[in-house]
Amino acid sequence: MALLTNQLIRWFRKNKRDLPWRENPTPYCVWISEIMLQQTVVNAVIPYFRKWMEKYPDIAHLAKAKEAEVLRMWEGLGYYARARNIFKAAIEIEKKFGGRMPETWEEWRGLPGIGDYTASAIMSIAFGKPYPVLDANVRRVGRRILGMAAWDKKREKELLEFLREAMPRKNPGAFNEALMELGQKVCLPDKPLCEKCPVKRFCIGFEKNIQNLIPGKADRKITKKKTYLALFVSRGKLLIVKREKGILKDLWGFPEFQEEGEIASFIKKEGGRRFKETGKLKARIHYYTRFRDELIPFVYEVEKQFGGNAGSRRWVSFNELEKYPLPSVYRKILEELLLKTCPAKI
DNA sequence: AAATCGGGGCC
DNA sequence: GGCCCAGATTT
Repeated sequence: MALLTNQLIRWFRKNKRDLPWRENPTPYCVWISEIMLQQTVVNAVIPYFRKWMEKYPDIAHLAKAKEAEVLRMWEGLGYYARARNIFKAAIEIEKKFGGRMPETWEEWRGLPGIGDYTASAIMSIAFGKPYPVLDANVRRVGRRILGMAAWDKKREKELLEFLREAMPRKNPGAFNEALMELGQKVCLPDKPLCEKCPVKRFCIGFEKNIQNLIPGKADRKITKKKTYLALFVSRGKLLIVKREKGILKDLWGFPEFQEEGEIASFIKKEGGRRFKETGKLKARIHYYTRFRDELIPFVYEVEKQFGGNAGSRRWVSFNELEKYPLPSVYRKILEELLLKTCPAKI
């Protein structure tokens, strides 16, 4: 085994954290944890992973669940397509594989929500097969070790080849996890702790003192916008609408408007008779990707529960709202409304 | 190849 | 307040 690999594995054994998905790394557990960890920091994932495993300890439990319930379990983690894809994949595993977990890279790669990274992570960590992973950590660590200030497809292939060769046949999963953990704890994006690094003597970036130039800063512009939310209340019930497409597909929310003035005409158009605006809740700044969206909620008491109870539109009581998956910023707005209207319930 | 994810931790 | 993250999918 190459010295670099040796040092890295040794460091990992000494420094690895106790994480819930490391207790029992079955294909199912590794799969769920890897999806949760996509673009999400470890500490945010831990409680969700624990709750998930209590509710869905295996694929059979998951496949029998309802999508709304799965989304509700995911509420607060973001990137909800991940939850929809896990659920779709679970159904597919039940149908196509007869409930048996896939055992090859290609089988995993073919499931919804699983790309190259996740397929390789599952194969190496849960099955001990030599597939290198390339996530943001490994990319940064690898580029620094190889001194790759520039980055393109060709260099990506070179890095993967390097990783394939450095990977120990005996424990490829530990090698992958070690690189990721090194990236999180030592080889930081900003001001890496090179003096603590177990592989600094193999690192071209450190040798040339260019480690701070990698990966370089991302430039992104923030686009600002405003969204007006209407919380229509009528006889203890609130109007919620279901998103039919887009990233929030199958999640629920409040009617949204580009202008405040659109709200009253909406009520009239829908056949709502008498109504009054009864309060403004705190505006919320909601960041996502390159947007800064100011959400401005208004509360309207309406006499009639207009619009009926169509599939994508429902009047529900505050208790029932527990069962509906909402983006977490909406949940916070709801909590504020609840606090204002019926503090006794809290 | 580039944009798009409607979260949240952490500095 | 901005950056970044155990990426995948769509355009």
